[in-house]
Amino acid sequence: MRISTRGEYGVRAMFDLAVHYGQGPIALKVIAERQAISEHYLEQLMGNLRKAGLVSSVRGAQGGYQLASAPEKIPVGDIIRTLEGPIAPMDCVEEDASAGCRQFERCATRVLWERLRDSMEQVLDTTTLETLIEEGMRLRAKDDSFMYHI
Amino acid sequence: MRISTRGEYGVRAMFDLAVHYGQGPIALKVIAERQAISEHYLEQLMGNLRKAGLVSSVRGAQGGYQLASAPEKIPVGDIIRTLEGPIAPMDCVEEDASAGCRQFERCATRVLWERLRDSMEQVLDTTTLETLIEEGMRLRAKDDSFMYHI
DNA sequence: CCAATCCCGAGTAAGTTGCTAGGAATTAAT
DNA sequence: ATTAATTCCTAGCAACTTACTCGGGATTGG
Repeated sequence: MRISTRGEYGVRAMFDLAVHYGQGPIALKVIAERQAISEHYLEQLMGNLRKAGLVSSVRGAQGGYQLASAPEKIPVGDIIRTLEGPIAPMDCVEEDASAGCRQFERCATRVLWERLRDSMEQVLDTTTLETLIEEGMRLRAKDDSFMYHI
Repeated sequence: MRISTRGEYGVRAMFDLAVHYGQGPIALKVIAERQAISEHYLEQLMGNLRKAGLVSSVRGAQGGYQLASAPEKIPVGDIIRTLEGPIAPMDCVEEDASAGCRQFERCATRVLWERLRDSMEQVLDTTTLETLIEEGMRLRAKDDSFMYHI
């Protein structure tokens, strides 16, 4: 039941872009350094996020990445779905649901996995990048050594 | 963010034992057949569940496994923790928390993972095997072809 | 032009998953 | 006492996933 580094790094990188939202494109190299993530690896993740329409990129010198929309418009769930696949503890309760389980509506444990999925989605879809920034500020207020990276 | 077959099979097997609670030990072979799970593989899972004190076993002919306590005393969370490890979307928010993240209290995204963990635990710890049986009965009422296995 | 930067596909070592194989120990039934 | 049924234990393994690295091509500001 772990999120892999794809989701973790993705959220961290997007949070970084959110903190610097409106300041023009930010080079991959900068994000990777600030967040202590392998540059080449992050590149792949950013490629996926771009294809999913969550970030836009500017090529060439002085280029980089920026959020495709404002931080309050980007739920963490969108990032996770892009990099980790559907949010579901089990294949049989994916949203499109087509996959597999022949017992379908009649399975007793299925109800459990549906509830688990719903509670996970509730958290991830109601938390936006803006939410994370606000909460980061609150942490910062309590502790001045607060850091945005890691 | 998937639960592996360990957790899935474990819950199914425990549900099976719950349905037959109070009827004496049930042979692994029977559970495995009813739930369509590889016998040898399930054996390993049952070994873990026994060591964790969730089931008791009777060796020798006519032996088998039974729940160590009543279905309403066994939350699904206990089964999952035994077979899948701590319920936490990220290492840094495991309950004992010792592991790793040096930024600890100051990390903005950490709050997110904590909330996700809490919502997952809430579902898994408030759902017991008895809950699953009750919900199974409700499904059965609607659809007479309801099956306990799978 | 050229340096910075994004874009893309291939390769890969280490770890995880979902089993299988084989046999030792225990016990009820005969 | 023997046998058959059953749990217990360890080892092995093929396929898959993860978390990268490598090498180069395409694009663009200065």
